[in-house]
Amino acid sequence: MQTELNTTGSTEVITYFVDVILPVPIPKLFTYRVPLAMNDLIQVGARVIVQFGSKKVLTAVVAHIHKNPPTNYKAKYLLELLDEVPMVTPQQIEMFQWMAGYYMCYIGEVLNVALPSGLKISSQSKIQLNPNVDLVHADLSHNEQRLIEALQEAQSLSYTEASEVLGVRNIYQLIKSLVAKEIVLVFEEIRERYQPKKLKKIRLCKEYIEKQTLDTLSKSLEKKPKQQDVLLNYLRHVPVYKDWMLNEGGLAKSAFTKNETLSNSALKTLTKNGIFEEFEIIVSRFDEYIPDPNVKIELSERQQEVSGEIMLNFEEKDVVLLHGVTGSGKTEIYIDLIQKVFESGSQVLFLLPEIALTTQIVSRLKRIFGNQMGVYHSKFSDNERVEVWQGVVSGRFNFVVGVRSAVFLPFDNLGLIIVDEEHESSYKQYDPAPRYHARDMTLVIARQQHCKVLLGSATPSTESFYNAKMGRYGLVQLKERYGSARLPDIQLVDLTAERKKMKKRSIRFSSTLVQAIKERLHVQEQVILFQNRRGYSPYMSCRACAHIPKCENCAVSLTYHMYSNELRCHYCGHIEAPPRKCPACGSMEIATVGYGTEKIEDELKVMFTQARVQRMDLDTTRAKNSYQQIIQDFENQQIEILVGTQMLSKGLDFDNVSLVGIFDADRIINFPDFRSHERAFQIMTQVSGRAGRKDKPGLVLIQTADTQQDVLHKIIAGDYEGMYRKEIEDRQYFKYPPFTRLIKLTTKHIDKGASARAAQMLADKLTTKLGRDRVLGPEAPLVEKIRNKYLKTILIKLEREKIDLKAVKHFIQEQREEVLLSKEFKKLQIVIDVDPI
DNA sequence: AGCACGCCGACT
DNA sequence: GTCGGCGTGCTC
Repeated sequence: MQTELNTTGSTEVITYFVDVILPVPIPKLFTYRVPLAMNDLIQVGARVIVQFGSKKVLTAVVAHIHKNPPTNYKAKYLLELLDEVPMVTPQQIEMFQWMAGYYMCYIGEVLNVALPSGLKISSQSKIQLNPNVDLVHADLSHNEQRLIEALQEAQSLSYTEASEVLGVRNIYQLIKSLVAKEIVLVFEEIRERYQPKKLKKIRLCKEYIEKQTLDTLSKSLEKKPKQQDVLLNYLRHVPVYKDWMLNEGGLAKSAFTKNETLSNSALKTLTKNGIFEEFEIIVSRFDEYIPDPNVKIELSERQQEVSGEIMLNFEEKDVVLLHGVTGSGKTEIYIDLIQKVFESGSQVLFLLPEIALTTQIVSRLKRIFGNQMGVYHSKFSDNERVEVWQGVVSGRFNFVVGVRSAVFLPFDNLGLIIVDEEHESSYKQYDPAPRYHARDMTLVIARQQHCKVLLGSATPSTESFYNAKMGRYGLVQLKERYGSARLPDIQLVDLTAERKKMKKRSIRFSSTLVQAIKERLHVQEQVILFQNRRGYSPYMSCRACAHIPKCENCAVSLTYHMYSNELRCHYCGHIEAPPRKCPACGSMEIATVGYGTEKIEDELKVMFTQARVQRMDLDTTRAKNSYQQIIQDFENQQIEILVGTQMLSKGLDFDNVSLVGIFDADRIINFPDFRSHERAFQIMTQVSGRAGRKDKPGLVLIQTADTQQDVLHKIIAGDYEGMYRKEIEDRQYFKYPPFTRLIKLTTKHIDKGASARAAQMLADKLTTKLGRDRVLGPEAPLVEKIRNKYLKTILIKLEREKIDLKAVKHFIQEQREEVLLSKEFKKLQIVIDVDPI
């Protein structure tokens, strides 16, 4: 914003106001007054610090700058301007607004999720004891006494901490009274979260950098061998003799402290005597990485063709769906396209699902793009995320590989967005709001920035494939595997038949599977076993009375985890010890029922004592590098059998895997949800794709109790389009996406009846205007109670045509507000999920 | 979401 | 009377 000139040419003092987005769930912007000193510096997208309410201090983002003073209140001043170069682009602000509207949430919630927390500063009210106060003569209540004791222990406490310590809900009165007595002081603690990484360095003080003075210095140290050592070592690394300018950059201090032959105390003395000086520089958290010029991407003829086809499609369509079977070499095509766009000077965003990102593909891209590429991922620390964000602003990173949340990065010149595994449900955020779908957001961003989007998948979502079929997206297909690799041979193993033959009630390891594993181990090939359920067994059950231990907060059975000997709730994280006798009838016979990855692993170890078995699921990959480690061990063939959940299916290429076993296909297929067949096809096809790379044909064994299942035969035949046709028929008949849009409303309340009544009331209100056909429910979800709250869901189905979506959303929001305001439902929550998965 | 204010019942 | 609980309304 420039200082404006009036007609006479003299500068006029203009007062500006800004509307800012605050990271709070309030449906509006707030207007602040710009201090004159900031007039020339304030810009849309800059972060500012403002006081909000009587004491809170928050980071906000400038959305508009104008000259209209508010009419019915007095605007507060901005306290501080954090960015001279805005951290948020004007286009992003537009995008935030769009998102809040589409996903029916507040813009503050969008901001909250968009910015890495390191870019948000906020204050917290804290209390501490007044040091100049005489406690002995104070007249104190019991709770006041307790709070003071707590403060003597802890120095300072936040309000919430204080209320937790005392177990008192309403802490404000108590604090207020103590403040009045001047025993306690309230202060605001501001947390600046982002810390640049600093490197301690040393260099010679200026007086010594000339050859002459350096010689004198060297001589004077002759009697002090340790110090001379340090000096000589420094000069070896930094040849000041040759070029005194080199001294400026100095040498990392750690070079001395790590080297055991050099004396640290000698360096200290030299520093004390003013010969060396210490200084700090801010360094990047990301290693310098020079691209390896020897890494060339060689496209096969077919891949080149496909790459060309995609480019051709982009001439007419903004979005292209690349449907390429697993192992068809989509990655090379991506890299080729990225290089082309990258060289043209535009930015590129490459999205991958969460779990795929930590692996092979990133290191491969690194070898090609080096440190021009940023990586944005949830396992990175917040500081690292801030640096990627800043890197995008500064132009350091014109290419970012990232997960879902990377769609929030401040790009302003995107040329291409690639969404790999576009069908992946992890692109949809569930909690907290905004409940956005990153793949869908890329389409919005593309429209804004006039860039192209490439969606890639071996098993596209029905929605995307439909869009391609209807001509909205370009469609490019790649049906052969890369090189000599062949599609795996997929076979069904009939569990029902085997059960009858073996006269057993249930079977997990069919003899066919066991035999196949044996054979592979014998020829030193590797095996992957897929069980989409972690833990040891999904529940425990009393043999005498059939009692099942349930979570005390949620309406689900507790999963038994053997390695930690715990019963765990997978919904709220509650943990308890497994009972030794039945809490209902006292029987000592409590059995684990059903299989999770842990139990599979366990049984494998018993069956194949020679084999090295490793499990890969959420529980074994929590640490930052554990995932990487397991993959590496498997690649290096230090593991023969890898058992795991869905995690196994993404973005991994192994050369020596010749057998994949799939447990519990029936559970995946029969999951009560309209997407279950599509999902079953996707998961099993993806997992099957792990078998038989390079020139080894792979075998996939799917164990099922129902060998007649249509989906299974589509999987065997690799008939994606067959699956799609059946699916799209069903979707049309039952009015599901892509023929309709869905909005899911969930009521949550500690009281079961209240939740149900609120849901009913909401459904009734919605039905009045939307009609019976468009409002489904209320219904109890699969898990009726989570974290002590009872849930009911309502599903709204809106046809795609002739519906004013904005108006309908507005109406829904209104009805929601009305229900929330009614006296009956005090602590009710109503969660809105647009395009639920 | 916080946080303040104000009303009301339950105790010293 | 006042302490603590809770409902209501505002935040530029």
